[in-house]
Formats: sequence, structure tokens, C-alpha cells
Amino acid sequence: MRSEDLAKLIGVSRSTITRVINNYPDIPQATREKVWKAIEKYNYAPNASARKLAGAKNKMIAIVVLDVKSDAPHHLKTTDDTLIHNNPFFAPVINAVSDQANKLNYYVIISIVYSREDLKKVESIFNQKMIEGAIFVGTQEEENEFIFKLIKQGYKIAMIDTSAVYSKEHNAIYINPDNYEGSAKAVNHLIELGHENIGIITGSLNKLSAKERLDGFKETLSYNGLKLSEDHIFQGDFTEDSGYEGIKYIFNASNMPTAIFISNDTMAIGAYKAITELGLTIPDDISIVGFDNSFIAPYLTPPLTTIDISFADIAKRATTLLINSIEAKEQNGIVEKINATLINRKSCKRI
Amino acid sequence: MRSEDLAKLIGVSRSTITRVINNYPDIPQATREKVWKAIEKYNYAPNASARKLAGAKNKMIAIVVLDVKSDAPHHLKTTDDTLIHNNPFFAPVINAVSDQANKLNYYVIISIVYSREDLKKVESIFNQKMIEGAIFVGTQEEENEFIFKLIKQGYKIAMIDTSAVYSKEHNAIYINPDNYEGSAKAVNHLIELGHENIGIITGSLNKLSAKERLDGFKETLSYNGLKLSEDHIFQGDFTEDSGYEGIKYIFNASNMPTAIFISNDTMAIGAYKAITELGLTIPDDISIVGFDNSFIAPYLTPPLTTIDISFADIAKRATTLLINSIEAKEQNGIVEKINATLINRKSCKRI
DNA sequence: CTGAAAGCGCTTACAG
DNA sequence: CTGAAAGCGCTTACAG
Repeated sequence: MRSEDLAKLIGVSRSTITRVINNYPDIPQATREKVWKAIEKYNYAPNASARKLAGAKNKMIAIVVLDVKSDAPHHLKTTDDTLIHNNPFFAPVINAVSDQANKLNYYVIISIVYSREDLKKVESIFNQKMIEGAIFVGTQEEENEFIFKLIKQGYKIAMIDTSAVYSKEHNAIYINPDNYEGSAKAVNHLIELGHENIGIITGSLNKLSAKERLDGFKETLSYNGLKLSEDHIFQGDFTEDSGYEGIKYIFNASNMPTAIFISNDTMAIGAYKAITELGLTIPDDISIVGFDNSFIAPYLTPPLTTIDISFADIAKRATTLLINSIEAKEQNGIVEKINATLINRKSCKRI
Repeated sequence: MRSEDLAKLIGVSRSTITRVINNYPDIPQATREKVWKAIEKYNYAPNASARKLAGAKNKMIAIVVLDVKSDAPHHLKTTDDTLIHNNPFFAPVINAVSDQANKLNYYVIISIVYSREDLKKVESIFNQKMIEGAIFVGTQEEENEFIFKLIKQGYKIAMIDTSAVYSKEHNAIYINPDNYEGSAKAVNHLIELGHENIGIITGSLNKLSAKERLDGFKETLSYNGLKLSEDHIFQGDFTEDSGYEGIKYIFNASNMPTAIFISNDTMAIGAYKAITELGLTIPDDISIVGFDNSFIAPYLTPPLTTIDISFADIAKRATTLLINSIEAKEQNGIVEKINATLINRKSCKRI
């Protein structure tokens, strides 16, 4: 059914149908009701392509998830040996974006990017005018040029879990976890439990999140008058293996720490293995705090005390701001951090 | 840039541009090349809405995930207290659909349905002519009417992880895991280890998957000349709690089994708890096989031997068949089952 | 082989 | 307050 058909059925012009649907002012209540009743009755819905072509917004955004293979804690194989995305952020982010967009009457196209080649396909989504804007997840510095070009073309862009540094003039929406606060909470927890000799396994320090987590760690330590000896810092790379190595390295130190802050849960898994191999037990011999509150954290033995950053909250906020920005027709640079909270489980002991 | 602009630039008509892009025959190679070169050079992409409006397919499908809250093993809360979808199938299914669609040059809209209300929104995606077809995940019998209506309207539909019974005349594409085969593999594994007295905790028997798993279990047992006593069957409902209760129930039997097949991993978690509470250990006192190979299975103590059904494979196959069906313009009913495989870990012992 | 023209179903000035 | 008409950027018969 076309608007014209519906119009004839109730004796108005199709302009009137459009006006009612799009909530134009100056339409008598009676007309409004007549039209809406007919819309319901005949289950009429305006053709999305026709609307968009005629100049209306199509209420479509994309969620673009950048390849996070290297960060994924576990790999599953599909039949043709491509990795599937098993990053713990994936499900909550997709879910929250979809739910929030839906709530605001928007539709979302999903796109997962594994390569430069794939980025071209994403570009074509914009070029074909399929969407008004997009949320990018996990971009690195390298993608900035691509993204800023899109913004210049008038598209609205939100970025979450970006490791690229924010630049005000580019007018993107940046929503990130408060990594600094998260580390601070981890350290404060340990200090409250009486720990004074605390080590750290960092993430890849070319990533913003790893840097912020390290900063929060160091500054909270020094704020509390505690020292950090060089051989209690191990630079990991967010992988399970580097967590394992980190423990082996730190436990070689002359003066062993009583607690270790590990910059993500994936590395904590490796750390647990190394600690078990050394014949030590958590938390009796060593207290551990992780970061991310990944889905496996409660299933480790002992359950891992860790920092929760709600990726659902981040994604939801990004979606809201993106859609606001689309409706407002103007993009203003926005930077927000989402709170981190400590999830207290069984991997720390009072000393 | 519009096709007309591009056409003028290289001295052809816009019909020619269209014909080259859409691979019409009878165009001289020279023209083809000239047009493609210009397309690349000016980064031209046809407007998706205009194409669709003019009658072309828009290469857009939807993945519709039905509310699986009740089945979800773990719940996370978003700020406004709505549950987020933490079902273990979610990520691999979305990922595989997106990847496969992308490979076939299709785009995918994601929609998560929590209520009847939400289903109306899904319907409007069709009514607005946004998509050519969709993959439904986790539909129940109740949604059948809705889905068959769509098929009658000419949309192509694939269904995965459906608990509704297949009906040939409705011409949908059904891709499901081979639950029967999975159970058979679980039982055979236990039999090979010497077990002859095997119990089962079933899922909700109003679900097809639970029924199939039970059938595979029973028939493999009897095929091997083994008996199943009534008090070794507990009817669970796929939740952790029912796994816990199942153990308590079965261990009350006069003649305790040496092994239990548990119809999903979530219930196995509850079973592990109950067994620990009873002061027994896995696998020394009792062998356990789960089903689903969920992401926590390897992190349980001991790591859970379970049946893997690749939801990525299922989703990928469904995507391929759906798109074939769209391109072929005709939908034929298709039913396929995807193989299940045993993942051997540490929860079973030879006796 | 290729161009001119109709038409897809809307939205939006333009009139009245 | 409301209708008639132009126009959005394509695709597809229709001619030639």
C-alpha cells in the first residue's frame, strides 16, 4: 500500500498523510485521528527508500566493530578457519546499541571489520547513503583519518573503546571507560586490605587504556605514600601468555609483592596458571585484582576480584549521544568517561 | 555525486553507468573499463534508496534475535535494569551472520526482540521495505504465525535455534544443531569409558532441542543394550538451579549412576555445585558430560567435557541459504542439521 | 550497443 | 489548513 492509496481511501491527499505521520503542526485533531486510524487499519508504513530519497532522514545508524582479534581472550574457529569474534565486549555492546537505538526508533546495521579491505565496505555504506552516522568500536590511531573524513562529510560519529587520542577539533563523540578511576579503585581496595607492596602487569602501552590504567595505578600508589619498585612492573600486552610471563618475571624480584594488579582479566588467567605452577595459592600467598570483569572472572578458582566497566553503559550512552547529534544536525565534540566499579570476589586477602 | 554527473564526466548516459555497475551483458570491454575507472576515481556509489525505489534489491537482511532471557546462564544489568543479552549463542551468531553476509555483499540490520511490542517494530522493518529477508533466532511456536505471514508476503525467512516444529508447507529455511547426534556422542563417549549406569538431566521438554537430546540419549542407551531407570531421569529446565536440583534428585536413587548426561552446560554448573556440596568429586565419584560447549565450560573445575554445536556454523549456513533464496526469487523449504562434536575435557573418568 | 523517458513512493516548497 | 506538482537518484522497458 502506498500513501496515495491510503489517501484515496479516506479522502485526503497524500501530502496530508505525510504531514500527519511526520507530525506537522496546524492539522486539525479530527484529520489527525482519521489518518492514524486508517494507518493502523491498513497497516500502512511509508516506504523507507522513498522517504530517504525525498530528503527525510532514514533513522539508520551503523555499529562498526573493529577487528579485536589480537585482544580476544579465547578463539573459536568457524569451519573456514576465520576467527569469530569472541571478545567479551562484543555482546553487551551490540546488545546495548541495538536496544537503545530501538528505543529511539532507529535501526542499526552491524559491520565487523577485520582488514583495510573491510573498511572500504564500511565506507561504501556511507557513500550509498544508507546511514546517518555510526558508532565505531575499538579504532586505533590509524583509523582516525578515515573517521575524520566522514565527519567532514557531515556524518555523525561516536567512538567507543578507542585507543586513539581525542582531538577536540575533530568533533567526534568519545565515550570511554574511566580506566584511571578503575585502577585507583583496585589499588585502594588493596591498600585497605593492608597491602603496601603491590606490583602491576600492564597492557600494551601503545594503547590508551593500558596507559591510563598504569597512570591510575602509579598515582594512587604515590598519593598513598607507597613506592613501586622497577622489578614489580611487567609490561604485558593484554594476552593470557603475557600474564603468565608477568608473574614469572615479578616473582623473580628480590622483594616479592603481596599483591598484583593485572590490567585485564585475560592476563589474570595466565597469571593464575603461573601462580599455580609456582606452587603458590591465591589469595593466601598473593592477592590479585583484574580489570574488565569479563564473563570468566566469576568462574576462575578463586573467583577473580576485578574492575567492572560496563560496556553496555558505554554503548548505550554513545548511541544516545549519536542520535541526539543526528537529530540536532550539528556535531559537537563530546568526551565522556563511564564509571568503573570494583567487583569484590575471592582473589584478595587482608594482611 | 550522482550517476548523471559521472555520466557527463566521461561522456556516456546514466543508463550505461547503471548497466556497467549491474553487470549487464553486451557492453564493450572498453566502455566497461572506462566506467569502472571513473567510478573508482570519483569514488562514486549509487544511492541505495534510489536503487531500491527504482526496483533493485537492496541487499539488506535482518537478524532478529528473540528474547532468550529465560535461557541465559548469566545476567548482567544495564543501568536501567533491563537485562542484557548474555546468551552464549549471541556473539557467534551475530558475528557469523555479519561476516557471511558481508562476504556475499549483503548488509545486516540487527534487531533484538524482548516482547510482542518489539515484534511490531520488526514487522515495520518489513513493511517499510527495508529488507529482503531475515534470519530469526530462537523463535517459539507462538511466532510461527507471524513468520509464515511474512513468507506469504514474499519475504525470505531462515530460522535457527527454533523450538517450533518444522512444517514443510511453510517454506522456511530451518537450520538446527543435530541434538540427537550430540546426545548420542555424549552417551557413546561414556559407554566407551566403561559406564553402564548413566543418568540424565533434561531441558524443558516443551522445547524441541530438549526433546531431541533426550531421544538421542535414550535410543543410544537402548541401542547399546543399556537400561535407564526412572529415578535416573530428572526433568530440568535449562537453568542452573534445575541442574542443582537434578543432582540432588538423582543422588537420592537407590542405585546411583556412575555418570550423568546434562542437557546443557548451564545446568552442569548447578550440578557441579550440588556435587561439591555432597562432598563428592568429579570425575572420581561421578562423570559428567554437558551440552553446548559454552564459554565457561573450560573454566569449570574440572573443565567440562561437553558437546559442541557450532552456532557460528549454523548461522553461517543460514545466511548463505537465505541469500541464495533471495537471489533465486523463490523460497523452498529447507531443513538442515549441523554436526555436533564431543569436546573431551576432564569431567569423565574410565571405570 | 546505447540514449531518452517513465516511474518507483515519498517530502516539501508553492499556491490558494 | 490542504492539494497539485516538482524532484530526490536510480532502473528498466522502449526505441533506434
